[in-house]
Amino acid sequence: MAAAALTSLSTSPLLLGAPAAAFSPEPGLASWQEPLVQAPGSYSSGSSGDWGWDPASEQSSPCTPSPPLPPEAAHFLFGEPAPRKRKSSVQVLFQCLWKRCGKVLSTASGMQRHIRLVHLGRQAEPEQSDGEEDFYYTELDIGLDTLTDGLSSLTPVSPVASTPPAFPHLELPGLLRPLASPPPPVLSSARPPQACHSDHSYQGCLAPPRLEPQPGTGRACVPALPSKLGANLRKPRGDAKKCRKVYGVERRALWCTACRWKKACRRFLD
DNA sequence: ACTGCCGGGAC
DNA sequence: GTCCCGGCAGT
Repeated sequence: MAAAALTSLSTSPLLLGAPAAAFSPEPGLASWQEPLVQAPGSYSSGSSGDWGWDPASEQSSPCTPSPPLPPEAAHFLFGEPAPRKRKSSVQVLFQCLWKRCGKVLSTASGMQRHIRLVHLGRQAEPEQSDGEEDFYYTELDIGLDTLTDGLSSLTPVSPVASTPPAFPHLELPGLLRPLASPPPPVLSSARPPQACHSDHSYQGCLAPPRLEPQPGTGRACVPALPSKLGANLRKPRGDAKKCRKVYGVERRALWCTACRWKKACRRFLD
């Protein structure tokens, strides 16, 4: 289905008609990506050593090539899976999702060539392409679409206005692949670095690195639940005010000894 | 970010 | 035993 969408996209005269020349990136469009990029080390709270998981081996994780997607991409992916009927005032751009690239071109073929040459290190031979480039760029609508996106939920009669304005940020691998559905089972040596998060959301990228990709399914990143059984042994936090709350950090001398020692408060029991 | 407190180290 | 703190988990 997504392949059909891709096919119809790539054969669209709108996309093939324009020359594959390199356009200079829109100055205002390259800025959205930076806040989305995870700062390195922002998740390094020491939990990475759990289960012997080595962050360095993450690079071999099969879910790695999913670059962080902008909200526009999620909107494109989830809201309207089929090729969208274009308004005349809307210009379609293609943005490279490679980390810290963000290059914007006006044609899909140009973007594919950019990704092949710059990121995948291949020669510009579209005939030999396996389509992997499709996973590294997304389609952007600029113009009235962008300007009215925030208001779309206010138009009750719009047939496509039922798109959720804020889709949950599910980073299910394979679902966030722009413009195509099955991810490439075998990836080249070049891949976008650090596309997976390692926070507590257990969104699949924490699967053990030895998990092999399942050929054909593209769903190698099965969400792996943590096996921290001791976590539910922790008793729920009581709602009584403790010494810290009552006296404040400034008057720490008034705390009970347990609170001073960061133990369970014995003055204000639950 | 703040809070409660477990687990564990230093003495 | 006392004292302290790293770090986790809940809010």
